[in-house]
Amino acid sequence: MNFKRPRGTADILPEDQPHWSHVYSAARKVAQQFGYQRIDTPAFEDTSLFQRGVGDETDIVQKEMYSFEDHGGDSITLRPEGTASVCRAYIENGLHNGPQPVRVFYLAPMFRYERPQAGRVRQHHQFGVEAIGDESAEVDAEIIELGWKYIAALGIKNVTLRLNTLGDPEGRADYINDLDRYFTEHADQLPVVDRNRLERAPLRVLDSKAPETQALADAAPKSVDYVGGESKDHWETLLGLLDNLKSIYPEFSYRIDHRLVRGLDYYNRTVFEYEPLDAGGQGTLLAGGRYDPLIGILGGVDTPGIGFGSGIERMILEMKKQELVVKGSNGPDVVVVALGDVGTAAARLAMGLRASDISTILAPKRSMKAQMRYANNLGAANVVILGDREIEQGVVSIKSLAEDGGQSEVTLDAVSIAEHVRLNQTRCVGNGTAGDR
RNA sequence: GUGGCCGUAGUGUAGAGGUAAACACGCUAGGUUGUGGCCCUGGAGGCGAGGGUUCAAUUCCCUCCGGCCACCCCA
Repeated sequence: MNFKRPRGTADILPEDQPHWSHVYSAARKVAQQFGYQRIDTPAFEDTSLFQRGVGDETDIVQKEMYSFEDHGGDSITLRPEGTASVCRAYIENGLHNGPQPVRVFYLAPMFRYERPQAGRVRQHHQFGVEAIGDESAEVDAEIIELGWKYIAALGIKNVTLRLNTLGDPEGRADYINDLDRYFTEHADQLPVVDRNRLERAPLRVLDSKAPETQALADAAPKSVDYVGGESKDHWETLLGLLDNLKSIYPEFSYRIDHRLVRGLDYYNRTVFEYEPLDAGGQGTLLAGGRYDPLIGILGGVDTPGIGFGSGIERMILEMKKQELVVKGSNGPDVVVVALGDVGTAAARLAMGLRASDISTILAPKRSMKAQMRYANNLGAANVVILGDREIEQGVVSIKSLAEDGGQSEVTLDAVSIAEHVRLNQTRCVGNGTAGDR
């Protein structure tokens, strides 16, 4: 019986790594550009953190968390998302004592017990950002801008922003009442799933996938109409800033979607999602929102916050779908080919070259032809050939594997060889032939 | 969690109730004496797992596992 990886997990093989590094470096670069600093929190937390943060009732807690009891009898949960942990860290480490808002980002695996599909796995990875300690609409716009820059940095096109405002808890009660009444009046037109949803989470009926519900939802009361006062100013300021963003990036577009909601109580005001224009089922690339009540719920002093999370697997899927080319990794500068019985001289030479910062691989002990082929298949820039003859004469043969590569002899001495290899490289770069290496 | 489609070497595909399961790419070894890519010739490697029907199953049936799709949910 062979071992298999657990359901919904993936091996990220060397051939996939270029995509991952591309995404990671874009994320770090964009975060840095906006002044967000990295934070890492544990992969698991007390179960109660997520129960509080997410709400006991939901399916999330009921069936989607990886929870278990550890040897000490504590209930532990593999983190299903990043926000709760970051907020816990903010409270626990007294981050409110520094300049506010605290701007942080994370790149981390998340765990959810789900039925897998493409872009939906049990262990997935997220890039997320949080800005905690500032309730102004400018920060909302900043987060949305950051998300935009991130997607753009990946080269992904044809993405649009959907957004909505959920108002504040006070106004929301009225809204949910009216919404509830509206759908209850039309309950006979709702499919069974949505009638159940109506009882559990009226807001969720809005983003139902059933066509008959969608028609109803379009005419349902809109949360925007229930926001007033500061919340309304906040919303209008945000829209103004987004218009400005649009004037800077012509590709940027947004659409107010009255049916965009969140199932969790702690979200308020701004909610948003980026998705491809031709989005199918698992389409959302990045989703975020404001969660001003959360830190209070978690036991901290009331502190506003906003952030987003974005699944890296989905981004890579989308990049592949859009046929974006990501450069693969380069081969080594040198493969050392050893001929005949040269003892350990070849291995010593490889060490010496690495000591001189030349990336070097020692070819496996095979025929010369096989070693050459090996070097070629690795995409090596040069081979350094070392045999009895070379040792006798105190030289090595260096051959460039470029199309029109030549061969020359250099003193058998790591430093001289390293120098020669570097010269070769600069010459190639000068020619522009190795610009993509 | 519900319903559906699917599961043949590393990858992509072909195949038939019955002796050696095919092809391409990839991997590997050679094509004489120390030179890669192209070409030629070899080699390794497989019917997801378990059970059942049958004289005989990779092929039919069941269960499980896994993938994909839709739903539930989606922090």
